[in-house]
Amino acid sequence: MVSPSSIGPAFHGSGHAHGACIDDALARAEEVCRRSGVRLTPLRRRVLALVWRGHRAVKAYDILAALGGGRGAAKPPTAYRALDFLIAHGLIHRIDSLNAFVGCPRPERGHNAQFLICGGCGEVSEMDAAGIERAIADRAADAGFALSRKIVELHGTCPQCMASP
Amino acid sequence: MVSPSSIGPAFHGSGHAHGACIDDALARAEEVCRRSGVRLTPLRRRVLALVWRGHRAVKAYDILAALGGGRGAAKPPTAYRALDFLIAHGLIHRIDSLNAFVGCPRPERGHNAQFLICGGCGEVSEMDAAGIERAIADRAADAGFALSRKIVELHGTCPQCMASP
DNA sequence: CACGCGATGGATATAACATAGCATGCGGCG
DNA sequence: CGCCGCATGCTATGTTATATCCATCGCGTG
Repeated sequence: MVSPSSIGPAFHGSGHAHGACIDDALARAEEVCRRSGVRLTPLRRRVLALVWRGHRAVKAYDILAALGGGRGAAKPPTAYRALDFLIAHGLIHRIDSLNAFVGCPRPERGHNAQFLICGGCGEVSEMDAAGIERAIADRAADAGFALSRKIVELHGTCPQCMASP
Repeated sequence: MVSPSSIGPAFHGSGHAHGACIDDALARAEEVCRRSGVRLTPLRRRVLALVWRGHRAVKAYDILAALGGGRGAAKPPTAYRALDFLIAHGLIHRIDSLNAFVGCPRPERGHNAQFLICGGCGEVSEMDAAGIERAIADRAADAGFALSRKIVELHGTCPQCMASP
Protein backbone atom coordinates (compact mmCIF):
# COMPACT_ATOMS: atom_id res chain seq x y z
CA MET A 1 0.00 0.00 0.00
CA VAL A 2 1.08 3.52 -0.72
CA SER A 3 0.06 6.30 1.59
CA PRO A 4 -1.64 9.25 -0.10
CA SER A 5 1.21 11.71 0.18
CA SER A 6 4.15 9.35 0.17
CA ILE A 7 7.32 10.84 -1.10
CA GLY A 8 9.33 9.50 -3.98
CA PRO A 9 8.78 9.00 -7.62
CA ALA A 10 5.21 7.89 -7.11
CA PHE A 11 2.91 9.52 -9.61
CA HIS A 12 -0.69 9.45 -8.53
CA GLY A 13 -2.46 9.63 -11.84
CA SER A 14 -6.18 10.27 -11.77
CA GLY A 15 -7.28 7.33 -9.69
CA HIS A 16 -6.92 8.21 -6.07
CA ALA A 17 -9.02 9.78 -3.37
CA HIS A 18 -7.38 13.14 -3.37
CA GLY A 19 -9.37 14.57 -0.50
CA ALA A 20 -7.22 12.52 1.81
CA CYS A 21 -4.08 14.13 0.42
CA ILE A 22 -5.44 17.58 1.18
CA ASP A 23 -6.61 16.67 4.65
CA ASP A 24 -3.30 15.05 5.38
CA ALA A 25 -1.35 18.05 4.16
CA LEU A 26 -3.42 20.43 6.27
CA ALA A 27 -3.00 18.28 9.34
CA ARG A 28 0.75 18.13 8.87
CA ALA A 29 0.85 21.87 8.37
CA GLU A 30 -1.04 22.51 11.59
CA GLU A 31 1.45 20.38 13.41
CA VAL A 32 4.48 22.06 11.83
CA CYS A 33 3.16 25.52 12.67
CA ARG A 34 2.26 24.53 16.20
CA ARG A 35 5.79 23.32 16.79
CA SER A 36 7.33 26.42 15.25
CA GLY A 37 5.05 28.72 17.18
CA VAL A 38 3.70 30.39 14.06
CA ARG A 39 0.12 30.81 12.97
CA LEU A 40 -1.55 28.91 10.18
CA THR A 41 -4.22 31.54 9.74
CA PRO A 42 -7.42 30.92 7.78
CA LEU A 43 -5.97 32.66 4.73
CA ARG A 44 -2.77 30.65 4.81
CA ARG A 45 -4.77 27.50 5.32
CA ARG A 46 -6.96 28.32 2.34
CA VAL A 47 -3.93 28.99 0.16
CA LEU A 48 -2.29 25.78 1.27
CA ALA A 49 -5.45 23.85 0.42
CA LEU A 50 -5.53 25.50 -2.99
CA VAL A 51 -1.93 24.53 -3.69
CA TRP A 52 -2.93 21.01 -2.76
CA ARG A 53 -5.90 20.95 -5.14
CA GLY A 54 -3.89 18.40 -7.07
CA HIS A 55 -0.40 17.05 -7.37
CA ARG A 56 0.41 19.72 -9.88
CA ALA A 57 2.20 23.01 -9.59
CA VAL A 58 -0.23 25.88 -9.08
CA LYS A 59 0.25 29.42 -10.35
CA ALA A 60 0.07 32.36 -7.96
CA TYR A 61 -2.59 34.09 -10.02
CA ASP A 62 -4.75 30.98 -10.13
CA ILE A 63 -4.68 30.96 -6.36
CA LEU A 64 -5.48 34.63 -6.39
CA ALA A 65 -8.46 34.03 -8.64
CA ALA A 66 -9.68 31.20 -6.45
CA LEU A 67 -9.37 33.38 -3.37
CA GLY A 68 -11.22 36.31 -4.84
CA GLY A 69 -14.46 34.40 -5.21
CA GLY A 70 -16.57 37.17 -3.71
CA ARG A 71 -17.05 40.65 -5.11
CA GLY A 72 -13.79 42.23 -3.98
CA ALA A 73 -11.12 40.17 -5.73
CA ALA A 74 -8.00 39.40 -3.72
CA LYS A 75 -4.91 41.38 -4.65
CA PRO A 76 -1.52 39.90 -5.58
CA PRO A 77 0.26 40.66 -2.31
CA THR A 78 -2.35 38.67 -0.43
CA ALA A 79 -1.51 35.52 -2.34
CA TYR A 80 2.23 36.11 -2.46
CA ARG A 81 2.49 36.79 1.24
CA ALA A 82 0.70 33.60 2.10
CA LEU A 83 2.85 31.68 -0.38
CA ASP A 84 5.99 33.22 1.10
CA PHE A 85 4.93 32.13 4.53
CA LEU A 86 4.23 28.59 3.37
CA ILE A 87 7.59 28.39 1.61
CA ALA A 88 9.41 29.80 4.63
CA HIS A 89 7.98 27.02 6.76
CA GLY A 90 8.62 24.30 4.23
CA LEU A 91 4.95 23.61 3.58
CA ILE A 92 5.21 24.23 -0.15
CA HIS A 93 7.98 24.52 -2.73
CA ARG A 94 8.41 26.93 -5.55
CA ILE A 95 9.10 25.38 -8.95
CA ASP A 96 11.22 28.04 -10.61
CA SER A 97 11.02 26.61 -14.08
CA LEU A 98 7.22 26.86 -13.96
CA ASN A 99 6.77 30.01 -11.87
CA ALA A 100 4.47 27.90 -9.77
CA PHE A 101 4.06 26.23 -6.41
CA VAL A 102 3.56 22.70 -5.23
CA GLY A 103 2.71 21.21 -1.85
CA CYS A 104 5.47 19.55 0.09
CA PRO A 105 4.53 16.06 1.17
CA ARG A 106 7.03 16.07 4.04
CA PRO A 107 7.01 19.49 5.65
CA GLU A 108 8.14 18.09 8.98
CA ARG A 109 11.58 17.19 7.69
CA GLY A 110 14.22 19.63 6.62
CA HIS A 111 15.05 17.80 3.46
CA ASN A 112 16.60 18.30 0.12
CA ALA A 113 14.28 17.98 -2.79
CA GLN A 114 14.35 17.20 -6.45
CA PHE A 115 11.31 17.35 -8.65
CA LEU A 116 10.08 15.20 -11.50
CA ILE A 117 7.69 17.25 -13.58
CA CYS A 118 5.51 15.52 -16.13
CA GLY A 119 4.82 17.52 -19.26
CA GLY A 120 1.85 15.30 -20.06
CA CYS A 121 -0.35 15.47 -16.99
CA GLY A 122 1.47 18.25 -15.15
CA GLU A 123 1.99 16.15 -12.08
CA VAL A 124 5.00 17.03 -9.93
CA SER A 125 6.67 14.39 -7.82
CA GLU A 126 9.08 15.31 -5.08
CA MET A 127 12.06 13.12 -4.37
CA ASP A 128 14.87 13.18 -1.86
CA ALA A 129 17.47 11.17 -3.72
CA ALA A 130 20.62 10.71 -1.71
CA GLY A 131 22.61 9.85 -4.81
CA ILE A 132 21.78 13.12 -6.52
CA GLU A 133 22.49 15.12 -3.41
CA ARG A 134 25.80 13.39 -2.94
CA ALA A 135 26.88 13.94 -6.53
CA ILE A 136 26.03 17.62 -6.24
CA ALA A 137 27.77 18.05 -2.91
CA ASP A 138 30.88 16.32 -4.23
CA ARG A 139 31.08 18.47 -7.31
CA ALA A 140 30.51 21.67 -5.38
CA ALA A 141 33.21 20.69 -2.91
CA ASP A 142 35.63 20.06 -5.79
CA ALA A 143 34.95 23.57 -6.99
CA GLY A 144 35.35 25.08 -3.55
CA PHE A 145 31.79 26.30 -3.84
CA ALA A 146 29.65 26.68 -0.72
CA LEU A 147 26.13 25.58 -1.55
CA SER A 148 23.04 27.29 -0.26
CA ARG A 149 20.01 26.59 -2.45
CA LYS A 150 19.97 23.56 -4.74
CA ILE A 151 17.46 23.55 -7.56
CA VAL A 152 16.86 20.28 -9.37
CA GLU A 153 13.83 20.30 -11.64
CA LEU A 154 13.55 17.40 -14.03
CA HIS A 155 11.09 17.70 -16.86
CA GLY A 156 9.86 14.74 -18.84
CA THR A 157 7.05 12.22 -19.01
CA CYS A 158 5.69 10.13 -16.15
CA PRO A 159 5.01 6.39 -16.45
CA GLN A 160 1.25 6.85 -16.75
CA CYS A 161 1.59 9.35 -19.58
CA MET A 162 4.14 7.12 -21.29
CA ALA A 163 1.61 4.29 -21.21
CA SER A 164 -1.40 6.29 -22.42
CA PRO A 165 -0.48 9.00 -24.90
CA MET B 1 47.06 28.00 -17.90
CA VAL B 2 43.33 28.22 -18.14
CA SER B 3 41.67 29.16 -21.39
CA PRO B 4 39.32 32.11 -21.17
CA SER B 5 36.08 30.23 -21.52
CA SER B 6 37.07 26.88 -20.10
CA ILE B 7 34.24 24.88 -18.73
CA GLY B 8 33.99 23.58 -15.24
CA PRO B 9 33.88 25.09 -11.83
CA ALA B 10 36.41 27.73 -12.73
CA PHE B 11 35.31 31.10 -11.47
CA HIS B 12 37.01 33.94 -13.23
CA GLY B 13 36.85 36.66 -10.65
CA SER B 14 37.71 40.17 -11.74
CA GLY B 15 41.23 39.58 -12.92
CA HIS B 16 41.12 38.34 -16.47
CA ALA B 17 41.12 39.84 -19.91
CA HIS B 18 37.46 39.40 -20.65
CA GLY B 19 37.61 40.69 -24.19
CA ALA B 20 39.12 37.39 -25.17
CA CYS B 21 36.12 35.53 -23.72
CA ILE B 22 33.75 37.58 -25.83
CA ASP B 23 35.79 37.20 -28.99
CA ASP B 24 36.10 33.52 -28.40
CA ALA B 25 32.38 33.10 -27.82
CA LEU B 26 31.54 35.00 -30.99
CA ALA B 27 33.99 32.96 -33.03
CA ARG B 28 32.53 29.72 -31.71
CA ALA B 29 29.04 30.95 -32.43
CA GLU B 30 29.93 31.80 -36.03
CA GLU B 31 31.26 28.32 -36.45
CA VAL B 32 28.21 26.65 -34.89
CA CYS B 33 25.84 28.64 -37.08
CA ARG B 34 27.85 27.98 -40.19
CA ARG B 35 27.69 24.26 -39.57
CA SER B 36 23.97 24.35 -38.82
CA GLY B 37 23.24 26.47 -41.85
CA VAL B 38 21.58 29.21 -39.83
CA ARG B 39 22.37 32.89 -39.74
CA LEU B 40 24.10 34.72 -36.93
CA THR B 41 22.70 38.06 -37.97
CA PRO B 42 24.08 41.36 -36.66
CA LEU B 43 21.27 41.61 -34.14
CA ARG B 44 21.84 38.10 -32.83
CA ARG B 45 25.55 38.74 -32.70
CA ARG B 46 25.00 41.90 -30.72
CA VAL B 47 22.73 40.14 -28.26
CA LEU B 48 25.21 37.31 -27.86
CA ALA B 49 27.99 39.79 -27.17
CA LEU B 50 25.79 41.49 -24.59
CA VAL B 51 25.09 38.21 -22.83
CA TRP B 52 28.82 37.69 -22.76
CA ARG B 53 29.52 41.08 -21.22
CA GLY B 54 30.59 39.12 -18.18
CA HIS B 55 30.34 35.68 -16.68
CA ARG B 56 27.09 36.62 -15.07
CA ALA B 57 23.52 35.96 -16.01
CA VAL B 58 22.04 38.86 -17.94
CA LYS B 59 18.39 39.94 -17.83
CA ALA B 60 16.38 40.24 -21.01
CA TYR B 61 15.40 43.81 -20.28
CA ASP B 62 19.00 44.82 -19.64
CA ILE B 63 19.84 43.54 -23.08
CA LEU B 64 16.87 45.40 -24.41
CA ALA B 65 18.07 48.60 -22.80
CA ALA B 66 21.56 48.11 -24.19
CA LEU B 67 20.15 47.50 -27.65
CA GLY B 68 17.95 50.54 -27.62
CA GLY B 69 20.88 52.89 -27.58
CA GLY B 70 19.56 55.07 -30.37
CA ARG B 71 16.38 57.12 -30.29
CA GLY B 72 13.86 54.39 -31.02
CA ALA B 73 14.25 51.97 -28.14
CA ALA B 74 14.19 48.28 -29.01
CA LYS B 75 10.99 46.42 -28.14
CA PRO B 76 10.77 43.25 -26.02
CA PRO B 77 10.11 40.82 -28.90
CA THR B 78 13.33 41.92 -30.55
CA ALA B 79 15.38 40.81 -27.59
CA TYR B 80 13.36 37.69 -26.86
CA ARG B 81 13.50 36.50 -30.45
CA ALA B 82 17.25 36.80 -30.53
CA LEU B 83 17.55 35.09 -27.16
CA ASP B 84 15.26 32.28 -28.31
CA PHE B 85 17.43 31.77 -31.36
CA LEU B 86 20.60 31.67 -29.30
CA ILE B 87 19.07 29.18 -26.88
CA ALA B 88 17.76 27.01 -29.70
CA HIS B 89 21.27 26.74 -31.07
CA GLY B 90 22.89 26.12 -27.72
CA LEU B 91 24.79 29.40 -27.69
CA ILE B 92 23.32 30.58 -24.42
CA HIS B 93 21.40 29.04 -21.54
CA ARG B 94 18.48 30.32 -19.61
CA ILE B 95 18.86 30.33 -15.83
CA ASP B 96 15.29 29.80 -14.69
CA SER B 97 15.89 30.64 -11.08
CA LEU B 98 17.16 34.08 -12.11
CA ASN B 99 15.01 34.76 -15.16
CA ALA B 100 18.22 35.50 -16.94
CA PHE B 101 20.62 34.26 -19.57
CA VAL B 102 24.23 33.22 -19.61
CA GLY B 103 26.64 32.42 -22.41
CA CYS B 104 27.45 28.79 -23.07
CA PRO B 105 31.20 28.19 -23.14
CA ARG B 106 30.83 25.04 -25.25
CA PRO B 107 28.15 25.61 -27.83
CA GLU B 108 29.68 23.08 -30.18
CA ARG B 109 28.86 20.15 -27.96
CA GLY B 110 25.40 18.90 -27.16
CA HIS B 111 26.02 18.63 -23.48
CA ASN B 112 24.23 18.47 -20.22
CA ALA B 113 24.78 21.38 -17.96
CA GLN B 114 24.63 22.26 -14.32
CA PHE B 115 25.21 25.73 -13.01
CA LEU B 116 26.99 27.09 -9.98
CA ILE B 117 25.64 30.54 -9.24
CA CYS B 118 27.50 32.78 -6.82
CA GLY B 119 25.30 35.02 -4.75
CA GLY B 120 28.25 37.26 -3.95
CA CYS B 121 29.63 38.26 -7.30
CA GLY B 122 26.86 36.92 -9.50
CA GLU B 123 29.18 34.80 -11.55
CA VAL B 124 27.69 31.69 -13.12
CA SER B 125 29.87 28.69 -13.85
CA GLU B 126 28.69 25.95 -16.13
CA MET B 127 29.64 22.33 -15.43
CA ASP B 128 29.04 19.04 -17.12
CA ALA B 129 29.41 16.72 -14.19
CA ALA B 130 29.02 13.10 -15.18
CA GLY B 131 28.32 12.06 -11.61
CA ILE B 132 25.35 14.37 -11.28
CA GLU B 133 23.97 13.35 -14.65
CA ARG B 134 24.31 9.70 -13.78
CA ALA B 135 22.62 10.08 -10.41
CA ILE B 136 19.73 11.89 -12.06
CA ALA B 137 19.39 9.40 -14.87
CA ASP B 138 19.43 6.51 -12.42
CA ARG B 139 16.77 7.99 -10.24
CA ALA B 140 14.55 8.88 -13.18
CA ALA B 141 14.91 5.36 -14.54
CA ASP B 142 13.88 3.94 -11.16
CA ALA B 143 10.75 6.03 -11.35
CA GLY B 144 10.00 5.02 -14.92
CA PHE B 145 10.25 8.69 -15.83
CA ALA B 146 11.45 9.72 -19.29
CA LEU B 147 13.63 12.78 -18.93
CA SER B 148 13.61 15.65 -21.36
CA ARG B 149 14.95 18.84 -19.78
CA LYS B 150 17.15 18.69 -16.70
CA ILE B 151 17.51 21.82 -14.66
CA VAL B 152 20.28 21.93 -12.06
CA GLU B 153 20.95 25.39 -10.66
CA LEU B 154 23.11 25.50 -7.57
CA HIS B 155 23.19 28.72 -5.62
CA GLY B 156 25.87 29.53 -3.11
CA THR B 157 29.20 31.30 -2.77
CA CYS B 158 32.22 30.94 -5.02
CA PRO B 159 35.77 30.45 -3.69
CA GLN B 160 36.77 34.06 -4.40
CA CYS B 161 33.79 35.45 -2.53
CA MET B 162 34.39 33.03 0.33
CA ALA B 163 37.94 34.39 0.61
CA SER B 164 37.07 38.08 0.40
CA PRO B 165 33.74 38.92 2.00
C1' DC C 1 12.20 41.83 -64.40
C1' DA C 2 8.06 40.39 -61.60
C1' DC C 3 6.68 37.26 -58.54
C1' DG C 4 6.38 34.39 -54.61
C1' DC C 5 8.49 32.65 -50.56
C1' DG C 6 10.74 32.19 -46.18
C1' DA C 7 13.37 34.51 -42.75
C1' DT C 8 14.00 38.54 -40.05
C1' DG C 9 12.72 41.92 -37.15
C1' DG C 10 9.93 46.31 -36.10
C1' DA C 11 5.47 48.15 -33.80
C1' DT C 12 1.58 47.87 -30.77
C1' DA C 13 -0.65 45.90 -27.27
C1' DT C 14 -1.42 43.00 -23.54
C1' DA C 15 -0.66 39.08 -20.53
C1' DA C 16 1.68 37.07 -16.69
C1' DC C 17 4.47 37.41 -12.66
C1' DA C 18 5.99 39.97 -8.51
C1' DT C 19 7.00 43.73 -5.02
C1' DA C 20 6.94 48.44 -2.58
C1' DG C 21 4.82 51.21 0.67
C1' DC C 22 1.32 52.51 3.55
C1' DA C 23 -3.24 51.88 6.29
C1' DT C 24 -6.12 49.15 9.26
C1' DG C 25 -7.64 45.84 12.64
C1' DC C 26 -6.74 42.88 16.32
C1' DG C 27 -4.72 40.48 20.19
C1' DG C 28 -1.15 40.35 23.86
C1' DC C 29 1.21 42.60 27.41
C1' DG C 30 3.37 46.09 30.55
C1' DC D 1 -5.20 52.16 28.82
C1' DG D 2 -1.16 52.71 25.60
C1' DC D 3 1.86 50.36 23.02
C1' DC D 4 3.67 46.82 20.02
C1' DG D 5 3.82 43.20 16.66
C1' DC D 6 1.59 40.66 13.26
C1' DA D 7 -1.64 39.70 9.58
C1' DT D 8 -4.15 41.46 6.09
C1' DG D 9 -5.94 44.86 2.86
C1' DC D 10 -5.25 48.59 -0.56
C1' DT D 11 -3.08 51.31 -4.28
C1' DA D 12 0.34 51.55 -7.28
C1' DT D 13 4.09 50.09 -9.84
C1' DG D 14 7.87 47.26 -11.45
C1' DT D 15 9.42 43.25 -14.02
C1' DT D 16 9.20 39.50 -17.29
C1' DA D 17 7.17 37.50 -21.45
C1' DT D 18 4.04 36.74 -25.43
C1' DA D 19 0.49 37.53 -29.16
C1' DT D 20 -0.47 39.61 -33.44
C1' DC D 21 0.22 42.04 -37.33
C1' DC D 22 3.01 44.00 -40.77
C1' DA D 23 7.29 45.96 -43.37
C1' DT D 24 11.42 44.53 -45.34
C1' DC D 25 15.04 41.91 -47.36
C1' DG D 26 17.39 38.32 -49.96
C1' DC D 27 16.85 34.88 -53.11
C1' DG D 28 15.35 31.52 -56.49
C1' DT D 29 12.32 30.87 -60.34
C1' DG D 30 9.05 31.72 -64.20
